[in-house]
Amino acid sequence: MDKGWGLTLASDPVSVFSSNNNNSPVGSFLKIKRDFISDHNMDHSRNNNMFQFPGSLSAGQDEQPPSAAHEVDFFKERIDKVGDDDSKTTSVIVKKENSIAELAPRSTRTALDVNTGLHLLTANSRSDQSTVDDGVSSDVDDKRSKNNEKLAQLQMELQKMNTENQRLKDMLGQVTTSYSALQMHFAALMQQHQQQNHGKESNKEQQGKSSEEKKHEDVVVPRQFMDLGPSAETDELSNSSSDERTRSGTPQNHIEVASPKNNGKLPYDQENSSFRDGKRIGREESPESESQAWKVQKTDPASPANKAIEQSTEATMRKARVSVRARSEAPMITDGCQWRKYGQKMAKGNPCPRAYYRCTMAVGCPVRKQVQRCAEDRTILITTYEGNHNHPLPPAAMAMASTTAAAASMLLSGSMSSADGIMNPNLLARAILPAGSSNMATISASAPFPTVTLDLTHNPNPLQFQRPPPQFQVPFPGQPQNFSSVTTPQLPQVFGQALYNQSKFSGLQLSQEIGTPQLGHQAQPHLLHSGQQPSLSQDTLSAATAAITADPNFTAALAAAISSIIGGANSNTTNNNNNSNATNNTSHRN
DNA sequence: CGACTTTGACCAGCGC
DNA sequence: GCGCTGGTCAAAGTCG
Repeated sequence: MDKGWGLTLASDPVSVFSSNNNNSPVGSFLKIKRDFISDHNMDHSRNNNMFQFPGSLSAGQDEQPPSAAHEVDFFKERIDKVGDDDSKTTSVIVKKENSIAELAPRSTRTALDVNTGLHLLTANSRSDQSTVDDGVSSDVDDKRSKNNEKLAQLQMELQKMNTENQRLKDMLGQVTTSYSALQMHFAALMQQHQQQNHGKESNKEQQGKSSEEKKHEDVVVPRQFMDLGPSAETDELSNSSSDERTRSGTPQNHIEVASPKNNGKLPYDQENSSFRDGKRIGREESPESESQAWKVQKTDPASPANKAIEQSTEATMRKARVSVRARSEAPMITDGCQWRKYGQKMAKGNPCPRAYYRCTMAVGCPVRKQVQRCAEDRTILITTYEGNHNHPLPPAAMAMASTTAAAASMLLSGSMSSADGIMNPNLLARAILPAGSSNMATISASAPFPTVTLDLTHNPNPLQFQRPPPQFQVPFPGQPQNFSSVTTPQLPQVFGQALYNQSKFSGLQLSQEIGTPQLGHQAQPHLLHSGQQPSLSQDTLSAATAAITADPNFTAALAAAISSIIGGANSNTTNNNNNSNATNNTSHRN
């Protein structure tokens, strides 16, 4: 029964989404899910004799609309099958019940079918019982026990399917949420794009443009569409085969969109001008761990443009870093991802060793992090994230990623703007963290890598840190948390909402300021929630502040979450900076 | 037995 | 060129 729900839910959104946007990653995700479900059913039918499903779930005898039909047909046909089998030997009543079920209004079919199925078996046993009453042989007993077995198995399967359905429902909920977020983001981007074009055209008319600005604009336009490509957010939702989508889709978009506009010049310019340490980049590209994902993406491996994009993206992703300082007795922050330690070094000026971790959730994921205790105060754990996930994330990490998307884009816009000399980078600090805590975030541009440091050791309520948690946990749905009883259900929402509102702002900034073909491959997806006007909701900010001050664990979790995402956006920031450097250098050379 | 950690070796960048 | 340092590799060890 519940499996039917899963099927229904999984199939309907597909059609809806697909009709809205054939290229929607969500749509493809759902397709994948549907396939998965189908496969899953097939497995059931293969493995369980009790479930000899019809060849196709949708190939019912009576053609029914997708909605709820699967559920009904699913069992009806199965029951029919059982009924047919049984009817060959015994029951007439069974057929009668089936026919009743078929005649029943569609709206009441669900319950009817299920009950019918169960009655079907009871009817059999009842009829058997009547024969037993007549004093018939052990054959009948065998039959009855067989039927009982069948019934028990059926019930077990029902239970299984209940569980499965619940899981699918959850998955669908996530997909739906992300889809609407994507839609909103898309709308916002389109709107922004139009406004931007309009503004720039008027600017052109008024004062004309430098060639550099024109270049900038050239890139901005395609980038917005790249935002719509396969996103990490949707990838994160899809736990299956989304890597392939990401690899095959986004880089192509980059090429297709960027190359014509720049006549293939931009990638070369970037390659030649934006990397002061080209040697290092070359090294970074070669290791299999980082380049695998990108290698697969190549449509034309020999293309220098592809290579350039590849290199630049990788390099910049590796350069940008987000550092989180938080008090913790735990050796590492639990941020929803899987990490594998690949090294440990004694760093200069710190008696505590620095541990190097690599994301192991996907082969070739470039994300790495360093964990080190503060030399001055060893209760402070410094976690530095670097790179961008190129794979789906588990629900916990996914929720974290989506809810911290705003922070990422905040970093992006703030840093980027500061690079452009337009906006004070402190805006980022103010934006990432709720009101009154802007002193917690700092951006370091002087470091070898652009680094954002979130200092969460200055907790608004430091006393609460006297009982540090055994290990930081990022509180998200799908990851049971031991939060304070009052705020537990609300926290993720508050958190997400606050960042959501912030992201509205940052997403638009993003579209305005940056022009990088590479952008949008991975961190863009995090900008899902950008939707409407760039205004921060004071209420949600206050709510987030309240939530954070209410629970220090949440503060730490926030730090971990933000840093995980910022790693990606920060990469884009660097990307952007590099691009602007590339533009500048190009203009200098020219 | 596979996944993960440890740890010494290696490499690259940088300053002198 | 040399040494220092940060970062990574990979073989060996450990664990479940």
